[in-house]
Amino acid sequence: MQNLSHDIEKYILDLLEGVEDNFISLRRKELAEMFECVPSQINYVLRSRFTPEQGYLIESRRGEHGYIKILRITCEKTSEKISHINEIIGDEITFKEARKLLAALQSRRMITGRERLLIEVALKHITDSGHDEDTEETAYLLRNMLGGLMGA
Amino acid sequence: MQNLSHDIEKYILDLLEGVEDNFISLRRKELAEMFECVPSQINYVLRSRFTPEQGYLIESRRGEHGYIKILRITCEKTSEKISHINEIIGDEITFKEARKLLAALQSRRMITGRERLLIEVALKHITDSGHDEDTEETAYLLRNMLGGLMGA
DNA sequence: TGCGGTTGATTATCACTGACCTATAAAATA
DNA sequence: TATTTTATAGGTCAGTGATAATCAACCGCA
Repeated sequence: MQNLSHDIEKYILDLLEGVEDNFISLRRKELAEMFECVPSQINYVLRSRFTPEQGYLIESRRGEHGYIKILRITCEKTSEKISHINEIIGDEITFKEARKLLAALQSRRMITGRERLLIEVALKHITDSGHDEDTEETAYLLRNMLGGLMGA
Repeated sequence: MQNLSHDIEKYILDLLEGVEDNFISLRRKELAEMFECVPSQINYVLRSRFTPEQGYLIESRRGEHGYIKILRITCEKTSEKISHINEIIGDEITFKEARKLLAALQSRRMITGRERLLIEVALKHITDSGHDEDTEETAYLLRNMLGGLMGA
């Protein structure tokens, strides 16, 4: 027995394992009742463990028939790929180096041309907004974006 | 079984699927009778699910021979897509609004789940890095990213 | 002793309803 | 024919109940 948040995370992960479409719908209230906790605890778990950076998207509706939908973007376990990429990126990376990496990833079919474009636009935004190139922030964002894609 | 609004939405969507011209005409009263609800329920569904932001335009006429016409916007040319999206985004957009737009774009098959995730991570990066939410910068980056995609 | 975890009061949003409002066309009337 | 009346359609808005989100305060362990 770890803790409540961990158990809820595990439960959601198990649910996601068992479906085809890479998404599940659930009721916040019901889940809270199941774990005998306040509903806001569910939000905490989602906020801390099912972020876009971790490869998940959350959709929800309030009111009658409200729900929370959790989408997993990638399913394959590729922790090796991730750590490999993170190793390459490191704590700092220039825009130029980043572009090289992205080109390599595309040629290996790990990302599409469109995805590469999106990442480059985002990285360029950072580079353009600061006076000097912020290689740390670039590395941070790149890790987050690629990590989300590969499924941390 | 979801809920009434969802069923009505589904029905309208099905109707739209089955026509050539990307629009349908219907009677509010008849539809309300079909679903055994008050007529204003139809307005609610249209207002909440068939907005321009979601790619639809509504025309209507009151009085005898009244009708409601639902038009699905399809942007053939890339320049149309881009200007349409730019119009929706405008000069400022909140992270929340952006997420809604991205969900709508994905449901219209204009972006993939992975692409949506990448954009959300990038937008989240902006939101997180400032003290206050910078709706102008969010709009700027979002226009750049989506504009790039539509052109690709 | 700082940070993740936990809690519950408050706030925001969604689905739905119904009373009242506005617009239109056809029929009635002058 | 021109005007008024009537029937019939859709529009608006605020209220209610059911959810979910947020936020700030507290807890507890390494």
